[in-house]
Amino acid sequence: MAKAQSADGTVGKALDVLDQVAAFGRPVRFSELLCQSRFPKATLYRFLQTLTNQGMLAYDPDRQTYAPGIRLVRLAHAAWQQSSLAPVARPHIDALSARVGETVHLAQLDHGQVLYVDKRNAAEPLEMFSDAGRIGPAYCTGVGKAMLAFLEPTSLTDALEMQSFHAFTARTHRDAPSLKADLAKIRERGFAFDDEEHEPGIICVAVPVLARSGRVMGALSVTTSTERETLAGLAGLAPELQMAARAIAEEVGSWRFPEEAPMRDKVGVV
Amino acid sequence: MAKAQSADGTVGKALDVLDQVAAFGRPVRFSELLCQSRFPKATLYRFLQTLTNQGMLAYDPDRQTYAPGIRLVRLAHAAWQQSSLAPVARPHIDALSARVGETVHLAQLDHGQVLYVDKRNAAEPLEMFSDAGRIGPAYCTGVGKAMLAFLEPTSLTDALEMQSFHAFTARTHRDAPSLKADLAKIRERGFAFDDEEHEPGIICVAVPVLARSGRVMGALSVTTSTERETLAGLAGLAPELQMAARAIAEEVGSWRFPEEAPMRDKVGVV
DNA sequence: GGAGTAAGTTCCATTATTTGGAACTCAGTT
DNA sequence: AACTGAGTTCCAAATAATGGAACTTACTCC
Repeated sequence: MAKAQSADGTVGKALDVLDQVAAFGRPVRFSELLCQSRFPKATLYRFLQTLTNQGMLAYDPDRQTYAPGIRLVRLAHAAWQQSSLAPVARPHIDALSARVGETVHLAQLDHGQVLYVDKRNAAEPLEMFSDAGRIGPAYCTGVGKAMLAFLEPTSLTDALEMQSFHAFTARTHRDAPSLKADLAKIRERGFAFDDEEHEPGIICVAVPVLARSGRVMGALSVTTSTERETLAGLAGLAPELQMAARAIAEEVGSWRFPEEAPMRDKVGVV
Repeated sequence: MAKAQSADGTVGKALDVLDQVAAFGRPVRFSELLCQSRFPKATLYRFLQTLTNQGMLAYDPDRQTYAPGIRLVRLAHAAWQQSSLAPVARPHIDALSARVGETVHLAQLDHGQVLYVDKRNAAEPLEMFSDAGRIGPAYCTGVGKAMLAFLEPTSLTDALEMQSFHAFTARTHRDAPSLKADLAKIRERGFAFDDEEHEPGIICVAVPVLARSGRVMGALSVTTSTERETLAGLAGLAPELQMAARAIAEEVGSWRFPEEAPMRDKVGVV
């Protein structure tokens, strides 16, 4: 179970291929995948066939390219809805964003990376999939550090191993010790800053959303720019963020799905 | 290749299980899945393990339930971005929605059902995964009928077999012949209406987005209520919708991804 | 225009994986 | 303390995945 990836049988291998296609960020040809792939031609070919058949990939016959398929969008809808966090958090995020007049993010930790699951911008209308599902680094974002700071030691060790410590700006943490020192401070004060560590001019304050058990469920942040605010100013928003996080955690904890929904989700189907 | 589903090997079976979990619409227990499943206990168990391991499912140890996993959200992000249609269409949808002051939908056809991939509401802020990824019936929605009307005969036959003809309202088509007559009219006039066929009081006008080859890529619609508009009024918007659809198709046709993006999509990763 | 090359596809005996009945564990009952 | 049912593990038999090599297009370059 060492390195997580590609352990489980055929299904795991197929999903690796799916990831590989998704990682390209553009429709990709068979041969491009092949030369990157640990599978021989015939095997890779069969996986692509299967995944395409299943709608997990879409094949463009004109351009002979593969891209992630539409079935994923349908499945992600279900994932988003059923994740106890995102739907419950939404009204709180709306309220928070309206009150502070800045962009609010909700993120979760996935494979040591930050995955944004919702976003609200007070001014501009917001985007759909172009934003939810976006991933970012954990070691240099407010939400990322807020979550890392409250992991139990084992998970933290795992997560730290997955950080790349790319120096986005002059203030980005360059190694684990530097990050760990920051995490200790975050744990103490209860909230995290992003002091232009990911993008110059962009600062943010973030708090973890913690289950009653202490488990990290996600993180909330308010983002702004150095032109509009200072870190000290953002710190003033921390109590409000913490209240929202607690309210969300509370609601998630006591939340139950309407029992026995008899599969009438797929509306007009077979 | 007869019934599409569950044909291909182990991977297909695993994805069936994934679908089954997603279809529940709420976190679900092992035993609930088991009694619905065509797989024996041990087999189903192993699939759930594998999928959970892979992040395609999330297991809640407290409640002992499975739900679609967060990895799907990440993958769907890639799917949405790379689908040539949705990202290209977005500015057109924005413009259209602003001009007509009503809700605009963009949908694609998936397994005979309508899958909404984007939405813009002139007034309210829009929703994220809670909306994109939603599915609906094809035989009684504007976008659905607009797409069905322009399928080639074989695909249409396939798609018609997948319609359930549930009578949502008094005006819903109850069978294939009735729907086919409507489709013929739609093909002739070039756009479709939804005349309270899905929900009472809700009407819409829709046009297909057709590739140069004639292939159906998706559909665009403007939705409103009988209180605000009439079908005749909506018909007046058809030319505008058609222009937008043509513009989108044009752009998709000539669209190329920035070549050779060297995998630096996954930002701070291993 | 015909030989050469590279990409994509199919074949099939070998090999490794999946399969599922049955036995086991562990809580919560009676 | 015995019972029940959900969840988990085991292992020999059955099945599906594997990948080297041969084949088919579709271009390209003499």
